[in-house]
Amino acid sequence: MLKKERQAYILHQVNLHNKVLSSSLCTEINVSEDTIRRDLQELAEEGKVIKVHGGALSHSFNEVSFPISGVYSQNQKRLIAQKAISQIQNGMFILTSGGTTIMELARTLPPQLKATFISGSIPVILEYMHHPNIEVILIGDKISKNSKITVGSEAIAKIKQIKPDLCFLGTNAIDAEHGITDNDWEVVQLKKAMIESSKKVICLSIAEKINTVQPIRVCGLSDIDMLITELDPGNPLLKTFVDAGIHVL
Amino acid sequence: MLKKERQAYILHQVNLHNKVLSSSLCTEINVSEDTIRRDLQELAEEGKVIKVHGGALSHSFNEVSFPISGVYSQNQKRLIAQKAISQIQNGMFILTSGGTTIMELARTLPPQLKATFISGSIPVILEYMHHPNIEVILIGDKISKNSKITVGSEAIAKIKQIKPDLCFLGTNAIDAEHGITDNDWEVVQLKKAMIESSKKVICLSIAEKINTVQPIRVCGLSDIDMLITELDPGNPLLKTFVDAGIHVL
DNA sequence: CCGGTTTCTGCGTTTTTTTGCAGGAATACC
DNA sequence: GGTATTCCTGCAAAAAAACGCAGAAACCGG
Repeated sequence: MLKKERQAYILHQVNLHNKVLSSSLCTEINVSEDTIRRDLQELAEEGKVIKVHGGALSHSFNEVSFPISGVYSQNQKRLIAQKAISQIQNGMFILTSGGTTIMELARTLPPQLKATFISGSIPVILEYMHHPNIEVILIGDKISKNSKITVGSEAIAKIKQIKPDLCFLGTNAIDAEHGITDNDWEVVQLKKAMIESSKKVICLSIAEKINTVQPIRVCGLSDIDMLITELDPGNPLLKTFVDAGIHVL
Repeated sequence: MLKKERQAYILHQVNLHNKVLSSSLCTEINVSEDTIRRDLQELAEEGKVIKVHGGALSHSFNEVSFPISGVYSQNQKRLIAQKAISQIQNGMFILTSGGTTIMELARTLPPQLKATFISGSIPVILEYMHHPNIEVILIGDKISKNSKITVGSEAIAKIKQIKPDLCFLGTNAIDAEHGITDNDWEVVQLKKAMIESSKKVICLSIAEKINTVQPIRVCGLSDIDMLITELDPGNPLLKTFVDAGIHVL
């Protein structure tokens, strides 16, 4: 096999699978590992692959894992935020959890909107406070420094006292079988109370979190009224949720 | 699995869920915990994640701070804060109001101090949250955007339920004849409740505010246990307060 | 066709990287 | 204050890379 031919094959494999292992290549092409290494080195010098210990990666692979500025997947989250805002009407009482998706929602709220927002998340509350026309109700209790949210029985009791029109829930993981799950016990308690109190529960989730599971269960799909993702509602990934009777936006 | 690949996966998980546990990662990827730790360490050195005991956090969600540029009379306030800190002992429950003097106090707290701080002021709470060893209890209710503090009957009711060891009161105006006065009706209601609940009330005030009066009365001098200013306790300006039986520091 | 040169390839050795493990130290949690 | 994780350090084994070298193939000018 010619050298050029070999390198073309390697390049093809890299672009196809986003990664190659020197060990597997040398058995595939039946050459020594040194030869593969030399080929990878040449291709790396030409900038066609990224050489790493044990093989090589495609260039696109590395771009994905470099979130350059600010919030991860900000564009998707902004799209979700805009869809969510379409559900808000003037005068509503809206309960929200914490998380970066909700942050994006808070930042995106139109200035003329008049509504009352309730939350226990400090970063989210800060965003709400910047808005000219919305009332902000803060749920008080002990602050969890990790999640920057108030947690505890007082907070839960307070949530149970209110009956908001909407509840926006930022999700950590949602799955057709296991419903919404999370990894922080205290946060889960809060979310349960929020779901119970609210007339309508809207779940915000980026597509990546769909069909992922975390250790602690928040609620089943039947407790959710609406699911908002950055995807088109007709996307096959969302079919199970539509079938479960959830309004997908 | 390649090392880069693994790190990309970890980074992905961190950005997706805002946090990861070393223990769960090592079972997911099937490598030893040491490897995960080393990966997290590398990623942390590159500034891509924030390494913490037991795992790592996303960088994006973790920066909450209030712009506090150009605080008025910061040096005097720092002196006041240091005097105030001398009154704090480990394990105390401490209720504080809002205001820039209290902010300075919050910022000056020694890192090893273990105590519980209670407040309804958002900027002050943010400062408390940065401290490693103090518990933070947030008083919830409607947020006043002007004073960035929670106000209302719920907040007052909550204050009345607690019995803190100390109450640090940032003052707007204090006068030998009229006692403490303020200009925000809602804030005054809160401060009244705070004074009533607390075993010991310590009033922090820069000298400029001494012998000034605001429209709404908070309390008389007899309700105050201690007054802290940046002045020497023997200063003639403070004599009337000493005469009134207040411990001046 | 032929000798000389260059390029390519494979092999053995050395060096580096990576990974897991054991212990003691540090830290968090109760 | 005591227990249980978690962390760090050094170390050793395995994998991979780098290096030098030699044989083989290709190339080239005469």
